[in-house]
Amino acid sequence: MENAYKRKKQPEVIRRALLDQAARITLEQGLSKVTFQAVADAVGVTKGGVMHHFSTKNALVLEVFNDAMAKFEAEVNTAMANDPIKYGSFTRAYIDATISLGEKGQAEFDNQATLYVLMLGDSELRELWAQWANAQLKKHADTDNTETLCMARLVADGIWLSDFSGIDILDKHSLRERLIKMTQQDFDAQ
Amino acid sequence: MENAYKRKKQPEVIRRALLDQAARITLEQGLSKVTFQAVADAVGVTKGGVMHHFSTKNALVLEVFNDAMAKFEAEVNTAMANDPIKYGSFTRAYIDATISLGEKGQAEFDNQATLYVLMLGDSELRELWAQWANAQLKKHADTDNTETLCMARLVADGIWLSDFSGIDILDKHSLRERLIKMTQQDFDAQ
DNA sequence: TATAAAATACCGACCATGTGGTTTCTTTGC
DNA sequence: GCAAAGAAACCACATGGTCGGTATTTTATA
Repeated sequence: MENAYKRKKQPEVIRRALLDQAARITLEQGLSKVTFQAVADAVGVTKGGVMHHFSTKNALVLEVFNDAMAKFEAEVNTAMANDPIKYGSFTRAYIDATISLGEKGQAEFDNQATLYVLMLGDSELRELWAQWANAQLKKHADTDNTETLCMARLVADGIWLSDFSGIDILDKHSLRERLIKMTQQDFDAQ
Repeated sequence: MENAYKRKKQPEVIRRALLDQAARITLEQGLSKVTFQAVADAVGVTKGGVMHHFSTKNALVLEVFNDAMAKFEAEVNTAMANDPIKYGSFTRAYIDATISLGEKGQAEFDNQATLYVLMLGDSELRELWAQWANAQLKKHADTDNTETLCMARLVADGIWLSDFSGIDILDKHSLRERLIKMTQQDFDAQ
């Protein structure tokens, strides 16, 4: 890192790296360890460099959170777009975006974990999350408003919680299938 | 508070107050705001006084966590003792200890929230929680090991999460009743 | 039971460190 | 040449932690 000044400047790349590393530190060491210095070190830049991109710590954390929220939203929207059935499509997308099966890689899980850890530790972010979530619920009220669908989403949240804290769950795949079945149109009827 | 020295000494009372206030600050302002000074001020004691009871910040937080975990455990055990049916008794107790209906007052909710917020923000506490939870699951494996019961507990966790973050839930009471029904012996059969 | 001694509860001043933030400067890229 | 990217040297301050002191409570002893 001797020629720090001479390194080719690529602000967008640095910015991404800062967000990613800040998210990683949040997950691995908790929000209190997310300092300008720590993030700077992780990316290979100085504190001043970080502050050029995010002028305050709150701004940095907020961006990390918004980033995670945007990723989650994108994943849900993609899944919904690929779902031929309308009824319960939001819930199905939510389930698959929330719980992590082994194959999918850690990326989405980490993203979800970042989202939840941040919001649970900060009332302001919690507020943002509630707003977004409630807006989504309203938006998909016509297709995803039954109690059974609500329950399915709650189970997904519960699975994430257990998973993240390291509690053993019987069979996640079987559970997921059961959830998906719950989102099928005539579940309540029978 | 002029004659602070002369005040009657009641270490147990002070200790309790310290734990309570630390828990409150954790919930209201986040773990980072739980400083010796803040806790001291909240209780009406000096920093040195706090450090007499809890020599390090980690020790303080750990005690807050253990305290919350003990309360949770006690609540679960009480509920189980009063349940005439064995099958699913742990799950029913878990459900009622986890989700807060309006009537019950904020106490249990706050306790649960303290537990979860602390553990989600600190990997060490998370480890402790996982150990306790897994031990409980093993302990009640004979009565509470079906997938349906597991799911019921997951819903309870999900409800807490939604509740805490301020997401609207359809009808918590109806949901709770449905959960309890899920814990009845022959649910899976039908 | 009286009292000396040891232990406890708590105070208050102090210190080292890390943090968020400011400022100034150099380098790069257009 | 000029604005943006980033370095580097600062600063004020809060925080966790140390230390020596003082009042109170408990224990030991006579």
